[in-house]
Amino acid sequence: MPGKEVDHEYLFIMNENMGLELNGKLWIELNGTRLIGPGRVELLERIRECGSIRQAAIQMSMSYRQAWQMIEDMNARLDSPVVVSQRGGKGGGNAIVTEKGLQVIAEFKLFYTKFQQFLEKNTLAIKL
Amino acid sequence: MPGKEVDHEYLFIMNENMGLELNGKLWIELNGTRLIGPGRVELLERIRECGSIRQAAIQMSMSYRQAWQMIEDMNARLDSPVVVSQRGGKGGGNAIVTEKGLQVIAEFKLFYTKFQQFLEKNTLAIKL
DNA sequence: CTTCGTTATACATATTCAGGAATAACGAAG
DNA sequence: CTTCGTTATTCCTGAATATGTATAACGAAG
Repeated sequence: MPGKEVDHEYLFIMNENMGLELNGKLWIELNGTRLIGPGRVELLERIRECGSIRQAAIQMSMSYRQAWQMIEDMNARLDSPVVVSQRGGKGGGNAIVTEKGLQVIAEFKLFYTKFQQFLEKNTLAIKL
Repeated sequence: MPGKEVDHEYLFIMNENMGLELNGKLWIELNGTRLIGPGRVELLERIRECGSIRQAAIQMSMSYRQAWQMIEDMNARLDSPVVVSQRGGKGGGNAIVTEKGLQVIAEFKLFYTKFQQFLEKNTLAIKL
């Protein structure tokens, strides 16, 4: 435990840059507008796990509407869909992530882990 | 010039990932909310050059209001101001970037150039 | 004391975005 | 043919955000 015990209390040595950190966002864009980001990748992963857009949305505390629009956007802009779905039938319907969807997940996560490493290794050198 | 001349026209070899690229944003945050990004750094640089918040805002096609709020936010949240200003006098008033402001510029640009290099070297490997 | 350009601030409006509600379509299962 | 849960779609509303307008404060210069 970091800190120095004095009179039954702890005095913590605060970092001079307390609360100050580098952060950022990363995404893949198509024709200048965002196509794939961390949120959409997580959505795809959850759909793959549970086979339902609605359940995936609930898990992420996201409205079904927004989730569906994300999927719809990716499906429409790529040359083949990332998710194929059908309504009716057992369970009321279902959604499955295609091979292309799996590629999207893998490709983005590759860059994203590198990006997170970039953020971790670049810490603020001077006090602001 | 890339391309293959055929019958007095050029057929360009298109990249399979045409229009598809990695992009992102980088910023420094304090207590979980954004403090410094590329826009604010450019604003600081222009203020340093022309000595005026208003003129810097005009150069960036930004409202004076927004520019002033950015400066105000940084001044209020850091322990010393990045810009000191006065109204009245020669030219109507002026604004100068402090030593702390110069540190902010230098520190952010250091990370930002590294980040741009990161984006450039990580190109999409597969076709989506 | 008037003019001038800027800093500083309040107020109102416009635009964008997220979310909820409601409803239709669908097909398996009973 | 009724029930069920999900996909698919539209409409409306409130929040957050960006922008525009107006105006006061200020001090040098003429």
